[in-house]
Amino acid sequence: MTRAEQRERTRARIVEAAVAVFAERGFDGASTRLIAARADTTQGLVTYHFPSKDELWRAAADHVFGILGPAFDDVEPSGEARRDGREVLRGFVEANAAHPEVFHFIVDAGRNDDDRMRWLVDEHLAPRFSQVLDFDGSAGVRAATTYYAIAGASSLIFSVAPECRRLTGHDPSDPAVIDAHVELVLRLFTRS
Amino acid sequence: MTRAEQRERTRARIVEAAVAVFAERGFDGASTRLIAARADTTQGLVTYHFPSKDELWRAAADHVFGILGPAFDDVEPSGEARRDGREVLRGFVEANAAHPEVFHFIVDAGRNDDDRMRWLVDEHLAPRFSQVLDFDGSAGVRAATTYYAIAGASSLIFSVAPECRRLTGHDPSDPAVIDAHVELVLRLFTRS
DNA sequence: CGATTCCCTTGTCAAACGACCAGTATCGTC
DNA sequence: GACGATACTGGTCGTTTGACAAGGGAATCG
Repeated sequence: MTRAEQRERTRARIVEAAVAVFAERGFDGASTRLIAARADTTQGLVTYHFPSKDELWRAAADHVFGILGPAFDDVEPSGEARRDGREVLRGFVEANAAHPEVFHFIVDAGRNDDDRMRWLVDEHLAPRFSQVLDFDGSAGVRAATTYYAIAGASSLIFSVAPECRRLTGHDPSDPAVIDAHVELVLRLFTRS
Repeated sequence: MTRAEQRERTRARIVEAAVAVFAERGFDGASTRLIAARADTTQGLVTYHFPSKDELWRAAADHVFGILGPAFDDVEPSGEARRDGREVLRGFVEANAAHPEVFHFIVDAGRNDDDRMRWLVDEHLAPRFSQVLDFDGSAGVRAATTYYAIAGASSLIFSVAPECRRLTGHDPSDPAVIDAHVELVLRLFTRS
């Protein structure tokens, strides 16, 4: 195995472990040693590839948004669907079901006015949100409220899966539950 | 000031600080020293009144659910409003706007299958959720998905207020934004 | 083929953590 | 008014944290 291959493979393993642990425990609760253990390496190697915990967090955020990005891109709060709004919305909900980590990154970073929040907004959220804004650049209140209503309604159930199982007896990873939630969100946010 | 008064006053100050810090930083990120500083006391006093961090967290959770409880109680996902469903839903959204901490407690605890999640479900969530279940006790998938759709759509924008401000330019604590979100949620979840 | 780069391991550092405890001063009780 | 209970202070304990540094050993290059 070549040098570059080895490097990329190891970094990818660490980033994937970081995504999982950051989503489970939040930034402060995720120790670099736990991430290393999850990636089957040592803590020293983590700080070798990612000199600081913040840098590792940003790499993890890049990774999850890279996965969910395509589904996120074409959500259309304004109502006039660019293409088939129903299909786009369905894809968005299903992507949230498959990758609930994104929601955790957004909620964890978004609640504090710090560098991580600003970085996440500027780097990942703003570019995509700006697509759904009016052309004059002024984001109407309606666009904002609709955006967060869609995001919250689509993601929450998958992001608190353990709680949902205990509270309702249903498993959000069950395809039947996913389908039901997709249909509900579609019914809510599309003029039937 | 009497002994009991002093005790209750101090405990209340600590609990309120704990609610704020737990909501901001999550369980792991909230240090007892920061909570103490926020409550204008010392760390020793915190561990005197609350022997363990878990116990303090539970006291903080009791406090926030005590505040939001009444509004939470009568949300009616099933559709047939027990009383005026629109007014109940409006109160629920406004309560979330006034106390976004509740959502953070739910999301932080609900994502892991640990003791805190189980305690929160059994102590606060299940009693209230059971009110909205069918009488035979079997929670339909529809009830579960509707419950989480309402909770997510109602709360997210207020829980990531700093992010919303930077992303959309609108402040979720602005009464106009709150009103707009209330109207949106009402339009979504009530058969107009 | 020798020299060098660099991925990785191991061990260590100060700082911060939750928990604990002895001591103090004030309130309540008899 | 003396004595016991208790809210509170200050300091310390072992552990865990993120960051760092020295060394090894295999891939890369001249």
